[in-house]
Amino acid sequence: MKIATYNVNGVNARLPVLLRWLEETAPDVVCLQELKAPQEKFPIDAIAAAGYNAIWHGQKSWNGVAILAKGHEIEERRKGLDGDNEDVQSRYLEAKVNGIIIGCLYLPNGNPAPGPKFDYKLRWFERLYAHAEMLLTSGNHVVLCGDYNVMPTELDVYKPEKWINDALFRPEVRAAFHELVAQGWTDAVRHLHPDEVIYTFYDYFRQAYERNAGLRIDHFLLSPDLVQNLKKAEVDRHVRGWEKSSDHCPVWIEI
DNA sequence: ATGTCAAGAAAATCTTGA
Repeated sequence: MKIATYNVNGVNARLPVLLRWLEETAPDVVCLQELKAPQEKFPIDAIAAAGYNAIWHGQKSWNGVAILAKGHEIEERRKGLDGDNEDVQSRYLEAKVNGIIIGCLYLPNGNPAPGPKFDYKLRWFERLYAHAEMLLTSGNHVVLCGDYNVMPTELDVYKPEKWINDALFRPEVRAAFHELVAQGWTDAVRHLHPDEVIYTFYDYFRQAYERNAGLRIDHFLLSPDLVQNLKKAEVDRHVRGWEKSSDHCPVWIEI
C-alpha cells in the first residue's frame, strides 16, 4: 500500500498539478494540506473522476486538510484535536483506511517567533503529543503524516545557521518534535535514508528549487508495528519543478 | 529588506499568511 502526503498550497490553484501527479503515481491513500478552500469549494468532482474517495475539512482562505483513497472506504474518526475549544483552524483530520489509522496534519508555521503564533504552534504540538500517545497505546496500526513545519535536524536544512531563529527550526520546536518521536514513532524517510540530504519544500523565492536550497518539513511517523513492513519512503522531488507547482513536494511511503 | 505565490475584499490594487 502506497500512502502519500502533499501540502498542495491551494487545492484549486494546484488542481491540474495534483491530478497529473495522482495519475502518474496512483497512491492508494493521499493526505493533503493547505487546501485554502472552504468546505463547499473542495473539488470533489475532479477528484472522484480521478478515482478517489475523499473526506475533507475546509476553511475559508487558509489551512484545510483532506484524506483521499482509491479502492478503499474512508472511515472518518475525527476532525481537529482536543485541548482547545477556541481553535477554529482546520489542521487535523483522521480516518481509518484499510485497517490503518491515518492522521493527516498541518502543524502551524509559527512565525514570527517569538509571539502569539509561535505560542499557538507550541500549544498545538502539546495537543498533538497527547493525541499521538493515545493512538500509540490503542494497539492500532497508525500513520501520522503531513506538514509538521519542523526540520528535525541540521541535515534537514540547506543552511542551518540561517534558520536558528525561525519558528521551523528553533530549539523548542525541534525538542517538541523529538519528544513526540520518542513516544515510540519512527520517522519513515530518515529510517530508510539515515544520512541522505532530502528536502520536501522549496521556497518560491530566489530559485530555491533550482539551487536545491530546501527544507525537510513533511514527515511520516509510523507506529512500531508498521516499521518492519516499511518498504520505501521517497520524495517526488520532480513535481516541484512542474509549472504552477506547490512549494512543497509530495512525499510517500510503501508498506 | 528582499524575493514569490494564492485568497479575499474591494473595486483593478492591496493586505495577509506562508
